[in-house]
Amino acid sequence: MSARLFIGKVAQAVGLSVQAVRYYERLGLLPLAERTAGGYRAYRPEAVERLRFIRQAQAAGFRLEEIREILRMKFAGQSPCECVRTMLQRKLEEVEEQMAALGRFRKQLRRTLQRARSLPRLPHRASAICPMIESMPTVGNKGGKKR
Amino acid sequence: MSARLFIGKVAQAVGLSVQAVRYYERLGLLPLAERTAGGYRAYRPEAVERLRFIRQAQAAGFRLEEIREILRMKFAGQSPCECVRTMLQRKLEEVEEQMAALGRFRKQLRRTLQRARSLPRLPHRASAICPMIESMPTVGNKGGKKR
DNA sequence: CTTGACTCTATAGCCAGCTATAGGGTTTAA
DNA sequence: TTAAACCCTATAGCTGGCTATAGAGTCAAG
Repeated sequence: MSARLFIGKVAQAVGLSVQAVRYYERLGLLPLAERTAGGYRAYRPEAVERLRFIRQAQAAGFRLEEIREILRMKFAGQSPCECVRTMLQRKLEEVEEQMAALGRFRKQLRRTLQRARSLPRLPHRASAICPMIESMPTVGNKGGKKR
Repeated sequence: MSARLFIGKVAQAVGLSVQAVRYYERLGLLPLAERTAGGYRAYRPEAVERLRFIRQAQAAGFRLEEIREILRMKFAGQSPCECVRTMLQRKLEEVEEQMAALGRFRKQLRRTLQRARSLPRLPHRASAICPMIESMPTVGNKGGKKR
């Protein structure tokens, strides 16, 4: 008994694509499922729980790699909670930073748009390509990547 | 006369890598440079201005494809300003949206962390993997991607 | 003329989280 | 026993903005 589910059912139950489920398995987020004689993955219902957890954690802003770590801890018999708390805290800080950066960027866009009204309309043969953009201060690479 | 610059100098002058400059050329952001007999790109000093403009526009939140459009307009003899204004406006709206989404996410993280203090410390053999995460409402995919 | 710094093209790889495709095999109800 | 619906692996592609590598050629100073 203990009905086994094929991957399609499992995926459907959590709202993922079949490929996504296989992808998670490849990344080590799911334990290797048993297989039928024909090679089909045969999941126990708990797999659905696990996938739901993954979705939750993603929604909480964790990347798949982080989620794998959390799951590994659990699997190793540790309670991941303390660690998760720390991670959530860090995540919160990141969000704060992002918001601050976005806020700065917004301010700049607003000012540029403001100024646009008082700028020369179309100085067609002016040397500038677009004074609106050219008058913006260069912010240090908004994407936050290294350079 | 009218000193020509090789790509290394140009790149250095704007703080880009040589490959990035070539990449921009491939994308159509830079006009094809003249070449020496040996095949080296020989840039006029204006190229530096152009690259600086690209950097500015990037800092303003434009993607390279959008910048190419702006430059194409200029090249076609139109003043891109009106269009740029519209684009900046839209960019501003996008930023507002992103900020709102981040704000919602932050609120959730805070509440989760709050609740964490009143949650069972380490119910080691509990069925849950991590109640902290599991108690979070599933937000509709913060990344904003389709699914 | 040598040497070292520079440049060329073409191609592959990175990040993250998948999706899409090709070319097959399995399951299960009718 | 067929046929639809499902599954398998492996590989390539997507997004955007690059970086890295290989293997070869060029430039300019001494």
